Amino acid sequence: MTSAPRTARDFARIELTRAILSAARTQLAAVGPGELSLRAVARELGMASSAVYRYFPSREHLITALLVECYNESGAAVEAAESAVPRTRYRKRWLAAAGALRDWACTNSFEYALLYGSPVPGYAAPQDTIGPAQRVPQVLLGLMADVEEAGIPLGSPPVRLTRAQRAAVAPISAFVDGRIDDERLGRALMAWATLIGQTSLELFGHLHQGVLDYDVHFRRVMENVADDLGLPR
Amino acid sequence: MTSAPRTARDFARIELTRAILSAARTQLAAVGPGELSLRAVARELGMASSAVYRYFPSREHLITALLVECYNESGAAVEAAESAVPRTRYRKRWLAAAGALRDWACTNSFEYALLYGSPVPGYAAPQDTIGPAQRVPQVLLGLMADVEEAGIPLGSPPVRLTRAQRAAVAPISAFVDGRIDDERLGRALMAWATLIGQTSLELFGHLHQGVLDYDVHFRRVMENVADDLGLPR
DNA sequence: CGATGAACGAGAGCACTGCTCTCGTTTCTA
DNA sequence: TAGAAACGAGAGCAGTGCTCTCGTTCATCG
Repeated sequence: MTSAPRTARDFARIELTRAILSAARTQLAAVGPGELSLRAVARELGMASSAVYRYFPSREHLITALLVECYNESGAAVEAAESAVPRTRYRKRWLAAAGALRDWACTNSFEYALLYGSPVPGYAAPQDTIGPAQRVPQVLLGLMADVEEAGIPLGSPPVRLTRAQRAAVAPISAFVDGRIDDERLGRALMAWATLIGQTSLELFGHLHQGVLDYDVHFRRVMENVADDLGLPR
Repeated sequence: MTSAPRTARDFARIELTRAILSAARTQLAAVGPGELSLRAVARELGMASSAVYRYFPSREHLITALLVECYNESGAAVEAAESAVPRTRYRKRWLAAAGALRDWACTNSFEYALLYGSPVPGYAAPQDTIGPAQRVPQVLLGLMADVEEAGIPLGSPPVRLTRAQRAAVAPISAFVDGRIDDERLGRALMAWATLIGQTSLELFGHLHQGVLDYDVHFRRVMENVADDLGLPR
């Protein structure tokens, strides 16, 4: 994080950095990630465009900072919703987490597009984004670990996994320290994919004229996922 | 479609339209949808940038034309892969279709981003894109109709649907003319969401450092979906 | 306290973009 | 064959990301 402001200059710097980020965020609500203009941000703050470069070395870096902010915001929303549910109401925890992500996405659609839409350039995610980016999947993993600990079986009978299939998810398996069986881990990743896929299809307009009530349909799909995960009603 | 070329001018027009589209497509392989430059396309063809506007009234329209082309290309790939499998090998048909979409996405990643990533502007999809866009989901619907006709049960016991849940997917239900039960229809839409979600997570870098072998993991997730759909091995 | 150097803001400028307009030329059609 | 429509090229406008320079302000150290 940033060090404590010792001098007036330091204070002004972190304040202006915040102001730029905030103005960029405001603009992002209106125009979408690709059209975000650094000059427009500078204009809104009444400063020369060149001055912005004292705080963010390029547009890329500004967008990366926005990325981190949005990952944290959506992650916090999901964490809050999930942890508000009693620990053993596993199914409700999943539904709350999934619903929270979609709610955040609906009210921050351009931000969602920034996170889960096409990455802006060729783009290799900088190191500082991967932590915040993992908050949502980590909620799912935590939930699955609890479910595993409770000894709740999966929705459909598990299949015997091949060595290659286990190896494919080895990093995550190691990350959860073996607290989740590889079979259940795979289902959790599928749940994540379904959540993101469903939200993207809806927000990016692919369900237009096909699905009428997005709320109801989303809820229904997530119930289906819950069944597959074996989460008891 | 375009009418038959009657005069030399007509002929040159459709030829140049094709050339522009092709050059744009070539550039799209390198730079991504947001960075696609109309002037660069014109340069590559050795013409003035203003001349391109005789064929596409704006950059938007050019991109829309690319969109249609890519929807058709990926749709054709999925259709071909699926129809190459014997009709009653339902599970294999699903796996072939899903694999074909992912293969196409892997070799045409920017194009995939154009189709399923964040829509470029605020963007309401023009009427001429929705037909081609439906080719992939239509393959899934056709498959599910066959499965339904064969009387194959779903993977997990169906839940009683509410009136609202049925109403939410009414347009699609009407489209398939009632040949697919609403419960199965919902699972099919979930399968679609999982397919797109999984492919997007992989291609947009969200599985980086988490999943090691994308091929194996994708296959495994799609097998899970097949189980949920009740497709026999 | 005062001088040195770093950080800063403003502005001009470069190369690029999408797009418009004009102006000759080519081509079709009546 | 004459008039009209379509065309290609070029200049130009407003906008972009980014760089460089040039005074000014501020912090630090002797």
